[in-house]
Amino acid sequence: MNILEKIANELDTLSKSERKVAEVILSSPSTVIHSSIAALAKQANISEPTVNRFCRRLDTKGYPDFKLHLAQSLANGTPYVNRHVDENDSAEEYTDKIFESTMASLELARKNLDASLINRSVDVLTQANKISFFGLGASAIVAHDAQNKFFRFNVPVVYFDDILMQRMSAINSRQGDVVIVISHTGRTKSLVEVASLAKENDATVIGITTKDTPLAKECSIVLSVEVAEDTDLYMPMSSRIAQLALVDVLATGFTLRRGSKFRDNLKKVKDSLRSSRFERKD
Amino acid sequence: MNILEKIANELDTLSKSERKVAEVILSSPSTVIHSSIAALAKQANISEPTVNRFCRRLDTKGYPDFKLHLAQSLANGTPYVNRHVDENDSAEEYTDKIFESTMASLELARKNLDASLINRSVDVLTQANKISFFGLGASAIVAHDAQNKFFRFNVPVVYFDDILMQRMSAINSRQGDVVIVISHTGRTKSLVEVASLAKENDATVIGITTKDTPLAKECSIVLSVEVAEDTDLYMPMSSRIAQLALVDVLATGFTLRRGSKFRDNLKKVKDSLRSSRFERKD
DNA sequence: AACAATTATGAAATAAAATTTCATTTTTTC
DNA sequence: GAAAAAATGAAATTTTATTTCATAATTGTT
Repeated sequence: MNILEKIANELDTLSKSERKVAEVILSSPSTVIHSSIAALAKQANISEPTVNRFCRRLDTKGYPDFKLHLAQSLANGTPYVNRHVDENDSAEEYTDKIFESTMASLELARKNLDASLINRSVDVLTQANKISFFGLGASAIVAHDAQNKFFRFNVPVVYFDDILMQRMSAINSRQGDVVIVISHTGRTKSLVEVASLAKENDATVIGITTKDTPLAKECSIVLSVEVAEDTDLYMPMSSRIAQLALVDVLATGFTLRRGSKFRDNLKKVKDSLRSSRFERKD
Repeated sequence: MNILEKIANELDTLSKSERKVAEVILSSPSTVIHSSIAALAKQANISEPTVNRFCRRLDTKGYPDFKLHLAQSLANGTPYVNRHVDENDSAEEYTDKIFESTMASLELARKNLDASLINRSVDVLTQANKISFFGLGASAIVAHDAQNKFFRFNVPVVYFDDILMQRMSAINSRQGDVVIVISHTGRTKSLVEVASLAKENDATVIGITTKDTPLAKECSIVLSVEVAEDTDLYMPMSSRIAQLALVDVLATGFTLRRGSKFRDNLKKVKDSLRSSRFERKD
């Protein structure tokens, strides 16, 4: 956790003198990482032991260790922590903010992914007779992308972003089929029904969604993609990017599992696209 | 600059003993930030002054200062430097690698984006009579996503992932129309032709592609998305994620430019989706 | 309000860590 | 292969951080 936030949070747990230290640090953290304990004590008008006690209260080993933590927090720029787009942002500002929050989502999603579930999903996928990807709205793009990827593997794969087609396809599914339902909210009624139908018809249902949601309940395997709440109006659905990365992971796992012969084949597909392109001159 | 890279770069400028220090540091940097100069010296089987000299050679003030730099480099992940998926990777390993390289691509793309071009693109988009997004293969997903986003803004927007439809649409374009062509390679013949047709018919052509490519040459504005070469067979096309983030940026810029009344409207669209969802219980 | 108990604080002492100095060793150059 | 240059580490010094302990401030109790 970012130590600057931690200082800000614990500000009221601190004693009067310690708070002085905290204030000096918060007001110019980048100066502090180049100050000795004596310099900081003087700046805050308190004694050196107080600085030391302050550091320990923040669960660091001492002053040098505290500086290390501080340096790390500063290295991250500030990014992560919700940097929402503001009405008066310049192009440069909102560009940076969007890229940063997208990266933050990926980081969060990665931390919360369960590798063993990925493994099980890959197991199931490699043994599937047919793979279907279903999503609506923003998640339709993810399903579309997934189809694109798995299509190259030369396995029967379909994707639908239409409720009726999804239903029909779900009803016709059978044992050995894998249905992957994608929804950020996990609360889209029609998709929950589709998942339920697929399940009733003995398909294995994998959900790329948020855990503990109606949709998650219908799934055999839930690959939960944690993303910070997008309370912000301007905030783009970064959940979909985390979902796409997850699809990449599944596709990669699939390729690895299928072994080297299979991968040669994949290379051929790649090469076959060459003729549709202009040559490179380098 | 990242001090770990710097150490790696200057490895051959260093003396024999200093190189020993460098090797110990590179092999487990995270241990070093918690070691004293004495501990590190012992680990590398050299004396403390040597460590000190090593630090100064890297343009730091001394050992503590060096540790600060090191801590900052570590805070930024370490990931970056090409971590390709390997045949024998566990699910956890390839998951981490994919997420990390995706984030690295985003970081790289962000650094290379030109905010003034974003600004001009947003200018053009806000004044467009009609917006078309064209992409093929993996880039079709990006075009699809873009349509989804801009559709909510209640502007005339279409997307095609079919060559014929793209051609027809391009031929029918006129002054005031904006065509956004998306291609990672910038060398897909049919898309270059489509861009050229659109241009001939007075549409403004914005390219989300790599600069200095045949496609880039046909565009009025090139939003170049730099991504590390994906030399790796397993490497997923992280370019498309950078492209998606860029679409987010354009959409955000669009929203901001259109002013507050417009944003109220956007919120209504969001709310209108509510009835199609299961209620939250929290 | 007066007192005891608790907590906070800093001066001084101590300990730890980093740096400098300088003599010795190793390497390079001619 | 000798002289010069560079590299290295032992020991001394300096700087920095931490601990100890006495004092001061605060809090709670009657």
